[in-house]
Amino acid sequence: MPSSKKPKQATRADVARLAGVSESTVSYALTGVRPISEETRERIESAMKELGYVPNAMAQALAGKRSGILALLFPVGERGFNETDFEYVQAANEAVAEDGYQLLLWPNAVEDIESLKKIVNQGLVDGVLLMEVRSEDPRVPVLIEAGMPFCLIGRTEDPSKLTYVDADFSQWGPLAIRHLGDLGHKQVGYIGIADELINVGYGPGVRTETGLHEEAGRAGITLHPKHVAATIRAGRAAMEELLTSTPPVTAVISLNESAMVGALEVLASHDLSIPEQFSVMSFGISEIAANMTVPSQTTIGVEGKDLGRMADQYLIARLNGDNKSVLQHLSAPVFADRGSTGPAPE
Amino acid sequence: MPSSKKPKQATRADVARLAGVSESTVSYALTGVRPISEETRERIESAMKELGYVPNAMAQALAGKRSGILALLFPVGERGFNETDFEYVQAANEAVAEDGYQLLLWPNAVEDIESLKKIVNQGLVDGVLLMEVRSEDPRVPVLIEAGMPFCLIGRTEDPSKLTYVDADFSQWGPLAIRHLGDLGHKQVGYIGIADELINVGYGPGVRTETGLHEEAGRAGITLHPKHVAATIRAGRAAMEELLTSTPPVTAVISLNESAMVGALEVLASHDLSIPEQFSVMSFGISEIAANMTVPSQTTIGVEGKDLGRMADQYLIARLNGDNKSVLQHLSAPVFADRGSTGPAPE
DNA sequence: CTGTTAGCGCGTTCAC
DNA sequence: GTGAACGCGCTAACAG
Repeated sequence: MPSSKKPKQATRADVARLAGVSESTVSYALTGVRPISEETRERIESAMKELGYVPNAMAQALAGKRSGILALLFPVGERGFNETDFEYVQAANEAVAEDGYQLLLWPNAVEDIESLKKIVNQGLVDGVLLMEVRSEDPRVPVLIEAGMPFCLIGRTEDPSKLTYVDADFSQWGPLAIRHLGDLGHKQVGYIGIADELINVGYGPGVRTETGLHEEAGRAGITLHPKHVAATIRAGRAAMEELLTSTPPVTAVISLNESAMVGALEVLASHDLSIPEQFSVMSFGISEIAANMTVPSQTTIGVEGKDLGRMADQYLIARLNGDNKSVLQHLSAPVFADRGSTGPAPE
Repeated sequence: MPSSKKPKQATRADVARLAGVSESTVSYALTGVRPISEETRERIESAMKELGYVPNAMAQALAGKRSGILALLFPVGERGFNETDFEYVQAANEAVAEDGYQLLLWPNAVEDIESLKKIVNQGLVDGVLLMEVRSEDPRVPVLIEAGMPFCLIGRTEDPSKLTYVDADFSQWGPLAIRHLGDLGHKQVGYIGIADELINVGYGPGVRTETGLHEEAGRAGITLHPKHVAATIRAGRAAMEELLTSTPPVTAVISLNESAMVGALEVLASHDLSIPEQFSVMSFGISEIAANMTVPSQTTIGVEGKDLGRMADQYLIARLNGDNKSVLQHLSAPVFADRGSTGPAPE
């Protein structure tokens, strides 16, 4: 019967005693920083096994310079957080583990910079990955001042001096417009995010929309933009409005996952079959979300796994002392045709 | 211009020097374990402010007994993880913060017990919260052996000696059956999770289904169970089959979010209007998910916030030395009527 | 190849 | 009311 009292974990001293060597030799056997004879190494290793020795993370971090822990600032409150975000987390976690680090997820809000200050000055983590990056992100100056290495997943307004990975939103619009243009569409609806978000400079919204307008202009396509809240109801209303325009809109693009659900609902209630009579496509939604609706949606988005993985690599590079090279990456858009777009009707 | 070199964080010694007191006095001013004169306390506090002093977490944990960090074992790979899970995380995070702890999310897989062993023996965290609990969860014995306080969000096969919070799945089925029974339904379809999950004793699946069958028996309702993979395609097939049964099924209950999407698709293609000609309801899906489909779904589920919050309270109680009281909680089901059920058609 | 020693920053016991 | 001193477990010079 297992005792329920906290068993004192074996320390380096215990291992040294059992193996009949000095404490530092145990350390060196562990880190391999110094040559150890085959024989003593084996004695030490069996001693460690026998005692179930695990180095104390705190002591290790206190004495050495690194804790082996990376934090992922992952504000969960925000706008609900979607599945795509989660791909970053998984990918980052895997990559970090492969590099011998532990990943801590810090769910604090973006605004909670007091906590952040404490956190980064506590000496708990070696580096930080940021998600939900804002145009003017208050966390960035805190990190810089603390001398804490970090990598953004996203971008600030002016990220020229920062380390980041992000989707190349500027390409999304042109890609979509060209696709629909090739299919003969001339009047295209756009269901975007709420005006407030655009006004505060929410990067993905602004950058995507800019590219959309530019390419539409070039292609001679009329864009009908609707900025609505991320709700089904708002999406319904937007779609109803779009259907009243003349000349008639024959396709719609969305950057608003929830609103699109409402839009599809309206299209169905008007007996407009997709893609024969109407084309739809969405930006930046996960494969799961794209297949969740009826019908499945053709999408343009980003490969989340790549981003998480690359963010980790960049951060590790900084930790390894690379302070000069420019580490910035924009991930190319991924087009996934799920059959929700077709030739423009007559 | 901010230097990019790592500024050495102020230590207790720095504060002591600036305030003109001894180091231990600084500590006592911080912990309040010992009476400090108003005057020196102020000198110390202003010194801390001036230096931006933050106690080093590592040193604190090394010297003291506690790190002030709780870990949430949160396997992300699993079955994709859904929004409901995320409510736990948010709630747990808030609660933990209020109690003065930091929450670490550990995304390691359930099977990865080697990492877990290291983690819990590293002395990094004071206690652990577990999600995605299995019937025979390999993490539990590891935690017990390590003497690490923990609280399950979920249950094992025999949780009698453990600390846990969970949804009371046994009530879900009866609640649903009674609701549909009151509406006059006699033939009810059930779209459950894959057989493999049931066979390995996946708690929510097993417990929910047991209650479902029992109450159906009592109420004289015939249940038509389909255990299918969590895919839209599988849901379509299941629904098509259900529609061929005689006497005809007039309602369907789902514990399979993805499959339900396919099922709704089939109902729409058969021009069966909901709730007039057919009733549907789902177990355990988030409000967002329930409103994402067309039509929105009536659901029976759990209040995720309560669970996360309570799990934290239980764990803190254990940390504070409460080792005798039984800390176990089953959360009552929440019924949310979104209009997708109606009287059974003639 | 291996042992000795000095910190890392802070909790805490023991003195005044 | 305040200081001094030791130790937590480990890394990293410094000595052989």
